[in-house]
Amino acid sequence: MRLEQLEYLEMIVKTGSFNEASKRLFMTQPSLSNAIKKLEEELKIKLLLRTKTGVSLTDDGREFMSYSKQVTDQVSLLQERYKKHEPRKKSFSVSAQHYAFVVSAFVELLKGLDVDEYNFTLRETETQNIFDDLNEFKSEIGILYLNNFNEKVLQKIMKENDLEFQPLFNAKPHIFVGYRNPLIKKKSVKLADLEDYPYLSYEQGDANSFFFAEEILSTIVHKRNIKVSDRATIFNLMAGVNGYTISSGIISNDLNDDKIVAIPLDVDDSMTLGLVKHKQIELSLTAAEYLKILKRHIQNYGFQIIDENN
Amino acid sequence: MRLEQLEYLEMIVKTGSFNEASKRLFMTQPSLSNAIKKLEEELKIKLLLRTKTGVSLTDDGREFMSYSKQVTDQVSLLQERYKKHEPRKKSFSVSAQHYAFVVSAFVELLKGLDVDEYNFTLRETETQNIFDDLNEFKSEIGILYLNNFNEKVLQKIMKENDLEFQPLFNAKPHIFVGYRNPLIKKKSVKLADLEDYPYLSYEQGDANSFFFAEEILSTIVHKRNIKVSDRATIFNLMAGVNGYTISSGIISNDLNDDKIVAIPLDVDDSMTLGLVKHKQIELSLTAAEYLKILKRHIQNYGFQIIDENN
DNA sequence: ACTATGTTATAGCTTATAACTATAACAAAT
DNA sequence: ATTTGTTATAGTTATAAGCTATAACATAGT
Repeated sequence: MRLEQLEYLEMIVKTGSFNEASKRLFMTQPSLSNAIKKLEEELKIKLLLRTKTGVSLTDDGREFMSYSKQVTDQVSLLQERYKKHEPRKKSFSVSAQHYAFVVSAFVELLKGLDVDEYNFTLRETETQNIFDDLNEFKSEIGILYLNNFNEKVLQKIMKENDLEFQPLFNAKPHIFVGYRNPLIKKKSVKLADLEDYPYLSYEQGDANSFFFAEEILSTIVHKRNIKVSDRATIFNLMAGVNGYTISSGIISNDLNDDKIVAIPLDVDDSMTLGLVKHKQIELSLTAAEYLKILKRHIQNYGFQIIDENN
Repeated sequence: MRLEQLEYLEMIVKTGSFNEASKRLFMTQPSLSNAIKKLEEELKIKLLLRTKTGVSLTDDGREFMSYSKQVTDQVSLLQERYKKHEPRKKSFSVSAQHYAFVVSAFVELLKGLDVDEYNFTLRETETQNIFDDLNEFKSEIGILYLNNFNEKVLQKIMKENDLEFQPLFNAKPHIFVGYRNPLIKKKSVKLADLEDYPYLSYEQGDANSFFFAEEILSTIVHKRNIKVSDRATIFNLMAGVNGYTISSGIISNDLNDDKIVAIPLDVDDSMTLGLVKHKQIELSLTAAEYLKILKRHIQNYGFQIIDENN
């Protein structure tokens, strides 16, 4: 199958005639007939109904057009981008779970930029989307955690997609609660202490993707569950309904007005936060710079960077 | 640009080597080198950084990959569909504004089907999406209204996209209110009568697409506006807040439990409801069947079909 | 230092095939 | 009947994708 064949077909459908289409495509009618014939032979379906007065789409052809249009639309987008030879803007994208250090490092990276035109994207999203973004080359790196429970599944997904995980640091699970929550008096909390409070978690796109749950220990059954998709909302709910969430113990005071408190969770599990990237592709200079900043921010929070070079 | 070149590039990026990629693609390394060279020349950008120990993506290459992936993913979807030569399921799709007769005719069409496998879709959506669905061949026909105000703009859009409008019937605007609304005592209402009630309308995807407003007379300024995206919601709001909406005067009692009342609106404007389709493409048998049913349903509501064959 | 093995690039040839010209076969309108 | 419109087929030509052989260089191991 060639892109030309798809364009030819679309022109024929648009004009309702091989003859007219061939003129508009600046080619001869027999060439066009042949091109479509080849396409039909390859697909083993009849796309067009030829009569002596013109052509019309078959039902198969109608269905094929819906696929074809998707392809040609994407191609024109690409062509559009590269026919004007504009110099490329500096660009960089990260997809990450919701962590304060990811955001603060991103902000510092932006502040240090010396160019006045750029395309930078920070996608705070669900775990599955992180893998999708990497696969589609929409993001260069991803940031997420592995623990004993999700490791096997996520490693398998990464292997299948030529992705690799580079550990950054180990963190002990904490719970986050509003500053008025009775639990803040405790030095650490046990799972049993949490029973009577609503459990706040991030909405996962696909309900059955159990293993993608962003919060550690998410297999534990909670009495009351509240799912949201926005970080600001989760903070509101901590104050509003005395809810709690479980995460890595990293939270930025700047962003949260001192109204959110982290308390160590007393369980026998730890999480490894790290970076996901394409195995064979080296990091861009911008990505390497971001990683450097990220590591410094992590250390500022008092965590020890796992460095493979040592 | 050829699809092969995109696939080659992806394999090279995946393996990090021309040599290894050529093996996996069952071709020789010089051929592969040449294919990529040609691609780079065509795009006038350098995609890959060649060293004596392998290759890596340039920043331009990274950006290109995000476009390329979109294309190749769509292509694999297409290949996937046509490599197994399954017989096609009977399929048909309509995109329409929110009208009861569209739904009831669709239901009748489904009931009359003799096959047990099919793909049928009814997309009740905003005006812009109707055009998009037709353009992408996701729907075969669209149903919407024209009036004096939106006609020029919509006709222009249709012309640009090789679409045509076939009028079905003329309708006078009505308002719809809940059965407890004080206005139901009137035989007809004037715009002034409506001032004190909230105006309910359908959310339009793009806020600035003023001309796509689904309701007739939507240019008039209403004191209180409520926008929703779901028809069930609009019916709830009619009862709950005594709101009203403006439409064609067609509503199915079966679907709405007699709790919604239509009242003629006393204005000097009328709307023409009709069908939008690709100009050059004939309707499938299923679409023609649907159209026949649709016309009968419209007549059952007491409207006169505009038939171009007379 | 030399060899073996890895990398990508270049030159020239072969071959596949897309598009061409000329013509056929048919339909509808004048 | 003739003209003008369809699409399809046969045979030729020209473009270019892929091939083989080889060059140019880098790295690792004797």
